[in-house]
Formats: sequence, structure tokens, C-alpha cells
Amino acid sequence: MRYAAEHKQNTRKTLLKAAAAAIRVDGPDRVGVADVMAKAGLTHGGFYAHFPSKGALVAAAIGQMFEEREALILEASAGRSPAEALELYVRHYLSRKHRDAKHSGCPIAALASDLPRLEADARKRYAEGARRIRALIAAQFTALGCADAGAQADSMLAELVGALAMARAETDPKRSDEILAHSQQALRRRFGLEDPR
Amino acid sequence: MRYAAEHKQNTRKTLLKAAAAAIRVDGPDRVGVADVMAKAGLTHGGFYAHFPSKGALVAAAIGQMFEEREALILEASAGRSPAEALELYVRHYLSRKHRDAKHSGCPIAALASDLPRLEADARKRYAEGARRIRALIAAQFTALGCADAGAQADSMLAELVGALAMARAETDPKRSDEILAHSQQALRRRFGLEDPR
DNA sequence: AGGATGATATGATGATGATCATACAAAAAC
DNA sequence: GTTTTTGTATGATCATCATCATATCATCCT
Repeated sequence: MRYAAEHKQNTRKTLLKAAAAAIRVDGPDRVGVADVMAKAGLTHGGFYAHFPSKGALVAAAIGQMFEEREALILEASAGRSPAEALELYVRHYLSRKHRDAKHSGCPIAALASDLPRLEADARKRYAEGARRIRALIAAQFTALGCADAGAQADSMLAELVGALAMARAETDPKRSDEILAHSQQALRRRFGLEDPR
Repeated sequence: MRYAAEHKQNTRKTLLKAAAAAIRVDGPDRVGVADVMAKAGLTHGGFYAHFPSKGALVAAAIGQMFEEREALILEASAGRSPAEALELYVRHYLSRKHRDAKHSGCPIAALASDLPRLEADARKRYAEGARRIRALIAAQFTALGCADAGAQADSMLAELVGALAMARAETDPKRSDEILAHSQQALRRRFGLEDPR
């Protein structure tokens, strides 16, 4: 059937969003083409009208995740001082809510160990996305007058990603909370972020 | 054919080691039963004489990885002061060698994002292993006279794991080296570890 | 020596999943 | 109103993989 002019683009976007959510939760290997199509209310056959292969979908979905994330970060830091923005980022990143919202959280943490196994295209998108997020953090450090803003951003991001991943892997809820709290405390102290509570 | 009394146990151990290496490199989903058997010089059919299911193999292999790692850590810290042991651990963890040795490196980083997707058995083994490694680090902090050794260990481990995972995901070798170096520098400073060079 | 044992091999089964050829249906163009 | 056009659906194909039933065959035990 013939659809409105932008229909295909809309469908593509829907597929990307569905894939971005599913891949974060279940990983690139456990997510099937048919799953993604079904989540968009379609059947598996039409998939190849939108993407040349599953690998291309995975790569594009990774791009989508980072776009979503960047938009969220920019929105959250708008109109805030650098210190406030950083404090908010850390607080959200290491919250129970973020830990439990695997379908929409930070792609760096969600896919950290999957990445080295993916094909070149997907790896490139991920690396670029990670660099952009790192740049957003570094910009705040620069605004704070830090000399080595890039190094600070790398270190902060590493602890954020590691703590979130470990908290998600931990089976004991109390220990999981503790992991988040300990890194939150450490990050606040070492970057001089005030606790607004 | 009838084999020596401990032959089956030896084979089991061989399978576990092969699985432990393969799973770290390719992930639990991309590693097939036949792959593991082939790496042990056997054919796929005999697998179920050793493990009841693939899931059981994955869980046992995760246990194996942590055993290997703990032994390595204990060996490396034997006869060293707490500060020396911590410094060495950080230096090795964030080395290019560790980054590039995916088949034998720290399982926490290698499987971080796979874990939440595995079955309960595997998750338990991983969580226990992570707790034991954390305890080894915490013990060094305690020996150094730290009051909140557990919190310090959590924070250090988080940055180690995050930095290694991100360095492995990065496609640009220079940036990858930088990520390792920045976290190494940050960890040294904040925990007062001397650079022996 | 010869049968029993037990680890491994062979080969099959059923499920799942990526890919693709072809059919369809309805809006748009005339 | 008829003809194109073009997203989507149907159904098939081929590969991979976990699982398991059964066969093999060298050694141990009697």
C-alpha cells in the first residue's frame, strides 16, 4: 500500500527507538530482527526495506542511543552552573532509578563489554558517542577553570560507568545500593561537588 | 574406551578453562558448546557428560575466571606492603597488556554488561567473585589504616572497571591509551600511591 | 582372555534466526 | 477510474545451535 510521504522515515525512527531499548536490555545478540519489528507492530519480512542487515541496525541503534542521551544531558544542564550540572549528572547517573532503567540508560555502561565484539561500524558509532559525552563533561570542567579538564572527565566517566555496571551486576540489593552510594560519595569529594540535600 | 581414574575431572577442567577464555573474548552468547569442546580437542556430543546444560557451563566458567584472578592477585601481592600491592594492582589493571589480553583479564570488566542478562546461577557466581575481589582490595586499605576501607575499595574498583571497559571499546589507540593513563593518574593521586618509575 | 565399564564420537532433531523473493494493497498520479 | 508506485506481509531457505540417543572402543577387572 502506498503511504504518506514521510511514513517510511517514521517507521525507521520507530524501529531505531525500539532497537535502542531492546539492545540495551538484552544485548545485541539476544535481540532478533523479528523482535524489533514486532515491537514496532510490523512483521519481520519488511525489515530489509529499512536496513541492509542486522549489523546495520545495531550500529544505527547505537547512534540513536547516544543521540537520546546527549539530548537528555544538554536539557538537564541547561541554565545551570557547571558545578550544578556536574552534581546533577553524577546524582542521576548513580541513582537507583538509572540503575533499574536499563532500557533507557547510558549506552556506555549498558554495552561496555559487548562493544569489543561488535563489527567495526557499531564500534565506531559507540566510540564517537562516548567521546561526545566525555566532551560534554570536559566542557563543564573547563568552565570551572580546570587545567586538565579532559583527564578529569575521563576519570569521572570511568568511575560512573564502572559503578553503574557493577551495581547492575550485583545480586544483593543492599550491596548494589552501597556500590552506587560509595562512588557517589567519592566523586562528590574528589570533584568538590556539594550535596544539595 | 576406559580412561585413567581422574581423566574426566581433567577434561572438565580443560573445558572450564577453554570456556573461561572464550566467554571473556566472545561473550556468553557467541560461544557455542561445540566451540568449547573443539578447543579442548573433543567433539560436541560428549559435552553433556560434563555439564547438564550450556547455562551450567557458563556459570561454572565464570567461577573459574574468578578463581584464576584471585590466585593471580594473591600471588602478586605476596610479600609486598599494602601500598605496594595496591600500586601494582592499579598499574597492571590499567596497562595496555591487560587491555589487550581479553582472554585472561579481569572478568568483572570483561562481562560487566553481559551479566544482568544471564541466568540466576551465573549472576550469583559473578556477584560472589566480585565481592571477593573487592574484599582483597579492601583488606589492603584496612592494612593501610583506612577507616572506610570498603567504600574506598568500591570506588577504586569502579574506576578500574570503567576505565578498562572504555579503553577496550575505544577505537582510536591513542585515545584508548589516554583513558588508561588518566584513570591511572587519578587513582594514584587520590589513594596516595607512589609512581615507582 | 573376555566381558563390563565409562569417556568420547556420530549423527539426528527441533528450535531459532537472518535473509530474501514474491505477493499484496492502497494512495497517488494521470 | 485506471495505472503506478511503494511500504509491508507471507512464506521459504539456509545456517547455526542446544540437546540427546546411540554407537564405539580402549582399558580395567575377573
